[in-house]
Amino acid sequence: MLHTMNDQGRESADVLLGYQSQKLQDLIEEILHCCKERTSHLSKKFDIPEAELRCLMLFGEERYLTAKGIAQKLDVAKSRVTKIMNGLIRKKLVESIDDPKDARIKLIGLTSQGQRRSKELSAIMTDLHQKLLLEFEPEQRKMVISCLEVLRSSMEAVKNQML
Amino acid sequence: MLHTMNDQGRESADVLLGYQSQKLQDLIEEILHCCKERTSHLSKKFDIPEAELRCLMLFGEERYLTAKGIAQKLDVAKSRVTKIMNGLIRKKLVESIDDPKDARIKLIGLTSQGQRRSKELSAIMTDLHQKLLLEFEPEQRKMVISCLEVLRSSMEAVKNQML
DNA sequence: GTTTAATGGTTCACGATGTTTACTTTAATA
DNA sequence: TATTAAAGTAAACATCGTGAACCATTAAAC
Repeated sequence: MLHTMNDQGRESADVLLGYQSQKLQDLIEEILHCCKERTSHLSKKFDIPEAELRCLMLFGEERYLTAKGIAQKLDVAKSRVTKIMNGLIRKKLVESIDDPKDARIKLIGLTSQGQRRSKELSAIMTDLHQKLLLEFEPEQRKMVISCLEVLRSSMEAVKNQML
Repeated sequence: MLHTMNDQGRESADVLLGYQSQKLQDLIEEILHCCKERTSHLSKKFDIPEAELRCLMLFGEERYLTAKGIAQKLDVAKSRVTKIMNGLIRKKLVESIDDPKDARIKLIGLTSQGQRRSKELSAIMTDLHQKLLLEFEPEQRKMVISCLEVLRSSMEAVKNQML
């Protein structure tokens, strides 16, 4: 025999790792695809572009946001935010007032119609994720979440390690 | 006391579910964001648009693909594929020949340069996912994968249930 | 066997997402 | 006060994507 037990063990571990990483890659891709479909479905259902929907959901707690703050939360350039806001203002879902303390700043807030939309949207989202959780047994739910937590941290770690 | 024990139990279970579903939503969003960053990083590194990279990675096993097949795999309209192919052909990463059996069909294959790129890319991807797995203990890896498997099926289930 | 689908691709017009650069206005600071 | 920094906007550009009209070619129906 050419291989010692150790070599064989290491080799089969490598094969396993390769198999698992392929599986992981496929799974992540499928999950990504599913999320994309969900987003585009909601966008059509509400007849509002995805970026504007994403923006609507930022007003969870805070009454007012600034363009800069929105840009940071959405992780886009601030010029992009201007255009998104134009869309939302045209649809009367959002309105902007001048900051009384600083004339450079515009405070952006939901209109009452915007609030309705926003609540509607977040209700759908939490409902959706609850249904997702209910597909698991109660004991499994904690596990799923901790799994994803580790996965997320690992992804961050690997990302930083990549640069 | 207003509530019986059962009511209290049910209520606290609901609270837990609400908390968990919020957590799940956040986690998925963060993971999504991480993946998006990764994709855009690779696109810049290779100096190839994301859609073209995605296309390059389709040539895993098969020697030739058709525009229609690519459209299905990428889940885009076929007119989109034409444009992606134009980009890849201009970069000499791909070339198309006429199907000898059916003059309507163009067979699309990687050039040798395209093969290099494609292999390079998939090497990076598997390396990345292996690193991801290595962040877990060996016993945990199976668990992560099965977790994601259930998650994916659940997402499909919930999606279908939504329409 | 000619007419009639259906199929595979391309093109064009459009809209959405996003970046970069340059430019205003206003605020802070040296 | 003159300069610099910050917030927002506007214009030019690139990418991603769809839908409809269109051309060839092949397959099906009569």
